[in-house]
Amino acid sequence: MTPCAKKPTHKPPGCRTSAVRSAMLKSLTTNHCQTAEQLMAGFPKNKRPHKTTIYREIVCLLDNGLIHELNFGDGRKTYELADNRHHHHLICLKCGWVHPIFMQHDLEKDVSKSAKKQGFTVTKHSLEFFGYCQKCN
Amino acid sequence: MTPCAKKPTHKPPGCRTSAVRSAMLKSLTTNHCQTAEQLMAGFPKNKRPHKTTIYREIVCLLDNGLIHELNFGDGRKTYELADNRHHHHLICLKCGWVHPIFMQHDLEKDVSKSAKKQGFTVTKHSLEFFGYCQKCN
DNA sequence: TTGAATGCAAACTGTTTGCAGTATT
DNA sequence: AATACTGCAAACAGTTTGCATTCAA
Repeated sequence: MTPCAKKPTHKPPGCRTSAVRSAMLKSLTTNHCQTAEQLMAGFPKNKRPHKTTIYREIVCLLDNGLIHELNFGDGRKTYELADNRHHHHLICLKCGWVHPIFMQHDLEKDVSKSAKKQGFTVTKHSLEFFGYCQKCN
Repeated sequence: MTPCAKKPTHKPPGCRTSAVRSAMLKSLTTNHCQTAEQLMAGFPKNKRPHKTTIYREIVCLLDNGLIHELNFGDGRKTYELADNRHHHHLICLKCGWVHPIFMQHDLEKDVSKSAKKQGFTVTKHSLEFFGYCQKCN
């Protein structure tokens, strides 16, 4: 990982090869979207890091732009790898399964125009679909 | 308000004319979307109810289907009057201003079809637009 | 008079901060 | 050796629960 551009004597925060950090990123590669709790549970019991570390790593990864924070309406924050491909999600209301979906649309363009008339500038949007996954159906 | 169908000796929870309840509903009529904190702040200081009461009323109003819970990605839960007209929101990232918008689209229909192929049943969706309002622009 | 509504204290969950010890560069 | 990383304890914010009191019907 090379999120930092500067080159001081020592690597700045967020740039070392730390076991927890690598494991979290790897975990997010496997499971697209995870909460802090899920990220923690991803570690084997005997080498599970402290929750403080998990939270701190999340902040660090967010700061370095490696992950994004999402929120699916029930209040729990979830995290996914930063990915420049714009996408949305299918979210299971029962088990919390999350799946990215890609679709073409001009939603933002349409709304931006009318919003602008009210003096509102649209900078981004979120579009999430809720329902029940294959297992929970 | 008549959310209850039964007719016991006494009115069941959520059906009495309580000062706090009425005031909260009235407040939501004026300000479309509010958090628990905002609902509390809506009361004049000298007759502000206890936070416990606010939270309990929110649960009660949700149970009786009088309000809906929303979540705008920053973790804070907001509430709006239940309204059967499907709509979305413009949300100011700076001051938290929220404004409902109505638009025609077939988003759900399109996605439902492809999701169904993966065994996922879409039951609802959320679509929110973020940016900066007139004041914060 | 009954039971819903309210206030207060305390518990609880998720998250953050301070500080000291450990590990990477 | 310098300092990022980690763990632990404690603080913190938002929310919920238990219990006693007040109020609407």
